[in-house]
Amino acid sequence: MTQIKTSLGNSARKKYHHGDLASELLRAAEAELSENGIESFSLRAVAKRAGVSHGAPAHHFTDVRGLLTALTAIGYERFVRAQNHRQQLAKSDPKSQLVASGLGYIDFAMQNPALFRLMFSSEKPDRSNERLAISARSAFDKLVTDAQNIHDADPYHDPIAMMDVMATWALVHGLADLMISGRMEQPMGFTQMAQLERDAAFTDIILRVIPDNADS
Amino acid sequence: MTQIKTSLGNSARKKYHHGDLASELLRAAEAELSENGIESFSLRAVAKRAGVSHGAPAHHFTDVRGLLTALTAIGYERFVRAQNHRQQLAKSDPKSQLVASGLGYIDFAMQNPALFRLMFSSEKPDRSNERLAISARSAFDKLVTDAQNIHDADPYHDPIAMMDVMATWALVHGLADLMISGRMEQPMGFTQMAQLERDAAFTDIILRVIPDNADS
DNA sequence: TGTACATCAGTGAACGCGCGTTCACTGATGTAC
DNA sequence: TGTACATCAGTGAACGCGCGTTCACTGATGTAC
Repeated sequence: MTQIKTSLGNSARKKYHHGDLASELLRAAEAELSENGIESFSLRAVAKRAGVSHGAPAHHFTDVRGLLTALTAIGYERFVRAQNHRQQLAKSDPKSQLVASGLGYIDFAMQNPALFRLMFSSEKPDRSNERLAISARSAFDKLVTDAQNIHDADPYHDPIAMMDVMATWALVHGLADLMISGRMEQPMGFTQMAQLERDAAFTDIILRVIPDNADS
Repeated sequence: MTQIKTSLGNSARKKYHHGDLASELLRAAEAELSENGIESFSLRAVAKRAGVSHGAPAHHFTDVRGLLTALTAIGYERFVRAQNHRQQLAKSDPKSQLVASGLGYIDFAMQNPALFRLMFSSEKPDRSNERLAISARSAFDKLVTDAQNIHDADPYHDPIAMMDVMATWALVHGLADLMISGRMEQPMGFTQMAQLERDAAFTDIILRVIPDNADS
């Protein structure tokens, strides 16, 4: 690790020891995923893209499932960050914050459609993996927290409040999933819209599911 | 076709000519799909399940894509039927009908999760295929019609009404997708609920997105 | 500062596997006469 | 009713392919002395 930086700076001269192959493989895996989709994902293509023999990944991730599991965990972490990013740009009242979180959810899906599918609709990642379980769980907890802030009740102890969480989640998730599958394109042409216009439309839709009596 | 019925009735004695292999292959494909998921779907396994050599499907569907495309089209047709079925059991006012349609949407997803994924999230079916395009389109038109009935406006000519359609669609679709990926299991335990209880919960959620000023 | 050695990361050949597709064939069926 | 023939549906062997995994190896690195 130390010697790469000192010996060749940024330029990628060929070295026997890569120095940070694990990260490089994750980057390559994500690129493969977004270019070709999960349905034709292959470990050999990832290794090739990373410029390394196809036996190399085993040293870092054991097998293809291990690599995809790690990538999925990272996905959830970035997913939460996308939501936080939107929230930083938004007004600070709970309602605006919840909407912003939803917009971040959709942002992430639209920017990383294949990764989003891997996270939510694939059986390839090993969901019993600890890091993945933790990062998925904390993404869900974020949802709950955001919803909690517009209510007095804690969803974990109040079934009615949990229904509010589910409703918001389902609406936002449905928008995200339908957007990335292109199913909303023909009727609405969301992709053609300018970012601000699209945000306004999504905001309008999300607000329908947030109770009127919510603090604001 | 005629001779099967006359010569061997219902019993499936081995015959060189199957008589209705196309349907049999579609049935087998669906069974394979629901047992193993799209991610490990294979034409050879379908042929084997149908009790036929793996070269046989080519006579009816050209290639694997053709088979999956046909199955997807049938999926949309059954999908609409699942919604209609719920509507027949429901009250006839537009709001109840819209909710019923949503419940049928979720029913279908839960009963045919892999097929639902094929229909909404896969790139394997050929969406330019005419039969598929038509059946997918009429599933969408059903949505629009159901939503139209609670408004005065025609969504195809009124962007605001179209937003209502999208909101309902996204909410129901999100519920369906999160249900079949098991993502809602831990927080809500929907699967543990009795059917009626679950219906009541979904109805409650769906109603949040239907405008109060709707007729009825 | 130099040398020997242990550890580690990446190589590349080999393995067996299941896949979709093709195609000459054969058995069954329907039809013309 | 019987026969010849055309058409059709399904067979099964063969093809080439890309895949994930394994493993003896080798080159690079870090460390003990």
